[in-house]
Amino acid sequence: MARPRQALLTRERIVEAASTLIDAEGLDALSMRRLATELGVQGPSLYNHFATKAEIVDAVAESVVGQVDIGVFADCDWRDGLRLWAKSYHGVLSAHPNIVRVLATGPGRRPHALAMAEAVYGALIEAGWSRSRATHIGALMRYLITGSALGSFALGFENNPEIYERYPHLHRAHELSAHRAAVDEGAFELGLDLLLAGLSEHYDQGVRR
Amino acid sequence: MARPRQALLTRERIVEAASTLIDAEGLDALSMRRLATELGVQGPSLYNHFATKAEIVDAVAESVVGQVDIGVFADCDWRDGLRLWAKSYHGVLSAHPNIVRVLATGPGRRPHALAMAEAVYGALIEAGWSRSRATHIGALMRYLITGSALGSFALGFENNPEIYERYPHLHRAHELSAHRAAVDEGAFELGLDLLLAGLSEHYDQGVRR
DNA sequence: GCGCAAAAACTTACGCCGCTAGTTTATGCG
DNA sequence: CGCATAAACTAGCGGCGTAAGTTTTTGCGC
Repeated sequence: MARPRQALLTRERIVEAASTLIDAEGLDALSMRRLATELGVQGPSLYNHFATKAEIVDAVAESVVGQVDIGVFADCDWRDGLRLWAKSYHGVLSAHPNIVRVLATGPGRRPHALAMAEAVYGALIEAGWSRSRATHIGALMRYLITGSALGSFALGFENNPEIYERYPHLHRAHELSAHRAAVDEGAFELGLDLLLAGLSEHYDQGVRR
Repeated sequence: MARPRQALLTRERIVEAASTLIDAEGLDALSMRRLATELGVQGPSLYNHFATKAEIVDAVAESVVGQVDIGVFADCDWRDGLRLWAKSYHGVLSAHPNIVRVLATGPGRRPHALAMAEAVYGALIEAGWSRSRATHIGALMRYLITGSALGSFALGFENNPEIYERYPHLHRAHELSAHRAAVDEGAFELGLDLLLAGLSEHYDQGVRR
C-alpha cells in the first residue's frame, strides 16, 4: 500500500492508541511495531507523524496531565485549591499508573504541564507566598503525588510470609498487599493533611518565605 | 577461551561494575553486552552468575539501600531517628540518582531493604504508633524521599525563556535550573520538617492511630 | 590418583527493538 | 496539468535480552 486516499493515521489516533496500550499492558509493552499493528499499519509509518518514540510517550503524558482539573484554584482559598488539585492529580495518576514513571522523571515543557505549573505556582504567589517558598511547595506536592503514584507501597511487600521470618516487626507485612488501596490512599491522605496543616500554620503566623 | 584457571567474574565484581556504569551513564546504558565488555568478557558469560538482567539491577539497588544508615534508630526519639534516617537515605539517593527509578517502583525483598523496613517500622511501633499508622508513615516517608530523588523539580523546567512567555507567573522559571540543588534540597527539607512537625503534634496529643 | 559432574568461560543464533533509507502512490496547490 | 508533499510501504542496520550448546578447568567421591 502506498499513500491511501484517506490517511490511516493522525497524531490524535496514535496518542490514543498508545495511551490505551500503556494503560492496558504497561509502558514496556509499547513498541513502535506493536503500536502500529494496533493501528493496522506497519511500524515505520508512525515516523510520518512523530519523529521518535519518546515524542509519542511525551504526548501521552501530556494528554494525561490535561485531565487534571486546574480550574479549582479560581475563587477559593489557596489551601482548598491545593487540596482539590492534589486530589484531582492523584486521581488521574491512579487511573493511569503506567505512565507515572514518565511524569515523575521527565521535564514538563508541553502546554498542559506548563498550564498546571502556572496554575499552582500562580495560586501560591497570589496568596502571598514568596517565590522561593512557592517553588518549594510546588516541588513538595509533586514529590508526594508522583511518589505515591509511582509504586504501591503496599505491593512492595510480597505476599509470602517466609521472607519476613527474620524480621520481628514485619511478621504481618505479607498481609499488606490485600489492603493495597487502603494503605496507599491512607498514606497519601495523611501526607496531604500534614503538609497542608503545616503550611497553613506557617501562613497564618505570617511566615511566608 | 573456555573455563579460566581463575574465574574472571564474581557476583560482587559484576554488581560493582554495573553500579559504576549506572552511576556514570544511567540505567539505560546498562546492557548485558556493555557490562560484559566493561568486565573484559563476552555478554552471555554473565548468565553464569545471574539468571537475568533484572537480577543484576536488583542487586545494584540492594547494594545502594545497604548504604543507608539504619543504626540511627537506636537510643533516640522516633522523631530524631526518622529525621536522621530520611537524611541518610536522601543523601544516598542523591549520590546514586540513576538507580532511584528502580527503588521507587520495585518491591523490596532483599535483606538490606527488609532490614530498613524493619528498622523504620519497628521504631514507629516501639514509639507507640498503631500498626496502620506506622505503615502510613513509612509509606509517606518513602514517597517524599524517592519522589524528591526521582526527578529534579528544578530541572523539570527548561532553561529557555521563550516557552514561558504565555504563562505570566512562570516568566522566571527558566532560572530554576541554575538553582537546582538549592530548590530541590529546600523542598525536601521543608517536606521533612512539615511531616515531622505534624506527626509530632499528633503524637503529643495522643493521636497515634 | 582417577573419573566425572559442575562451573565458567565461549560461540552462535533467535526474535525483538528503535530507527533510517529508499520506493510508491494519492493528494492538493500554483 | 504538473509537481512537490504527504503517507503509506519494504528492506535492513545495529543493538537488545537471552537460550542453546561447546569447551576446558576445577574439585570431590571412590
